[in-house]
Amino acid sequence: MKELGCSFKIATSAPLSKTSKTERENRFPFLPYLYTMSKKVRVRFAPSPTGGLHVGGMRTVLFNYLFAKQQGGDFVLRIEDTDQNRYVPGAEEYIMECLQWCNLLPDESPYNGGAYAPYRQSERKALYKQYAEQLVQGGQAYYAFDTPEELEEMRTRYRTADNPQPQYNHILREQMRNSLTLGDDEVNRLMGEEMPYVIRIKMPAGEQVQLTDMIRGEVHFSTSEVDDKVLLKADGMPTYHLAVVVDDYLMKITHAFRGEEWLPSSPVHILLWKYLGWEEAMPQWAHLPLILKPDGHGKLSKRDGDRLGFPVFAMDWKDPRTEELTRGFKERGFLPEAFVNMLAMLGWNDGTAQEIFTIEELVSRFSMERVHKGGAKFDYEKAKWFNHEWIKKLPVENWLPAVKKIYEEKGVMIADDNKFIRVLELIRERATLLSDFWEQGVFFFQAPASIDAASIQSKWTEGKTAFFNAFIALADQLPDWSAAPLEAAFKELAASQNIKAGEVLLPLRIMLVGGKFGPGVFDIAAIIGKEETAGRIRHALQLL
RNA sequence: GCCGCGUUGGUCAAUCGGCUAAGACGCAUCCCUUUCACGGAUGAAUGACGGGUUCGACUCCCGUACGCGGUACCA
Repeated sequence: MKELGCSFKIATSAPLSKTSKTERENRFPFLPYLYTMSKKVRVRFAPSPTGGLHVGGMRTVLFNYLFAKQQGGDFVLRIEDTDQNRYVPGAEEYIMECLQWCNLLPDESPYNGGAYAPYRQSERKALYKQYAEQLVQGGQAYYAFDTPEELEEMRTRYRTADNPQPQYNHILREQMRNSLTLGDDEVNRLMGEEMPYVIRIKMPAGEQVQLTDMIRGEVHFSTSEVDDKVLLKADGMPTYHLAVVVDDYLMKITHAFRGEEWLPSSPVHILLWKYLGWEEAMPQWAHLPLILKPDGHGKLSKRDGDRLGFPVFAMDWKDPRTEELTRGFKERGFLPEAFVNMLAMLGWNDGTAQEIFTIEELVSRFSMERVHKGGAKFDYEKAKWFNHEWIKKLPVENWLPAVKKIYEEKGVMIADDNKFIRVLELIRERATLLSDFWEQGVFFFQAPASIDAASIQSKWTEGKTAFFNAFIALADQLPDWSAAPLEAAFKELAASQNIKAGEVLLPLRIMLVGGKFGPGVFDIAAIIGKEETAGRIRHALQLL
């Protein structure tokens, strides 16, 4: 217990923002040591299963994972499904699939279990009430019987220009129907009648709550500004506020990372840790900056992706109610390595110019202290650049299956893996997304559906027709069907016929590929083979 | 409205009080390449504003402006 208190003192005593960076970096190398001396690091990702997992959520996963692995700790996945109205079937499995795709798997989860199971809050329902009751007994919470209509009535009644959103707070609770205003007899009567009620936290007036955030340093709140949040709902389920605190405590979470949108309600959580008598065990907080829309302002949302034409979810998400399909990074042709790398750079860097990081590098270099305070606008162009870099970096074998799948889904079966690898190696630097391998590579496996004849027709001559016929004949005699001798033969023939190579090179490309793109023509000819090359030339000659 | 958090090129960003302000994406021009890419070179483009503190401020402090978040029996 002693070293535990000690570690917290060191970690929280001096506000990070008030210390110099030198001081900070001198201090932090010791933290891993302290963590292991005091207790095992345990972090959690705690999503609500309400739909697709967007970039912001995935980044929270990543930062949790990196921190846990770096500190030799545990990464827990906890499903926060306390709102039955918002529960979406399939969303939970989908979250797991996203983590699996990125290879950021939790050590404990509803799927692989763990010492602190269950990991689904709906399955822990019975746990929470006792803590809420404990607070009522201690005078830090109270029963409230106000119906939704009464709450609405209160909000309209007290709404003014200066106070557009009246809160159920230390002032207004005096006007409401709760165990603070009603008296014991009335409360007992209502309880006896099974009148629905909630338990609200009794926020003190005029106290200061201080929070040490690993990213932001000291943050202060006045309790007068915070309303009496509902802790336990009328259906017996806890709200987020109660559930996070109870579960983080029960699951021995040491570091709680979440989006910045939670900062304003953190005083509620801190007070809860204190009121429940668990202050010593309170995790260290880090509120991650938001990921913003590329244009305009505000949090990045699914809608922005639809509007601007880029994915926002990690993987394809099909809403079971509307049947609406939202495309994900995976299906758009992203490599998980690139996606993870891109995510890491959204709000963090290691202080050097390095931008391409493997997961191992991220695990060793990551530090919460270097996470930015300000939000970052999402840039899809940059995201694609990361993917391009990873396509160039990773061995072909690594992503070959994914590309093969694209081909086979489009009806082109790959019989010869060696040929496929040769092709992929040849065109990889032309691909930004895995899906680009289709346009850049189909012509190796089937003749182009249409050829850009317009580009060569105007300058076409009888002499060129003769040249290509001669080339077919000549090529047929070639002992070595590979790029270099082919090129030599082609150029020699052109010279002998007084044709500039440049005048027939583009036509050859268009005959073989269909358009003005792709790798070297002779490399293409070498791969598709003698018969196919001759066939495509003859076919094109007929069209001309 | 109130509370909280932010603010370096179009975007992501480095900067530990010495700045002639890195690097990347994107953009432009050029080289390489008889295609398209890759690669290479070059260029345009940045400290919100006002006060302090200091020999010196992008950096520290205070205001202002702007942006974002929160203000639910949603998370």
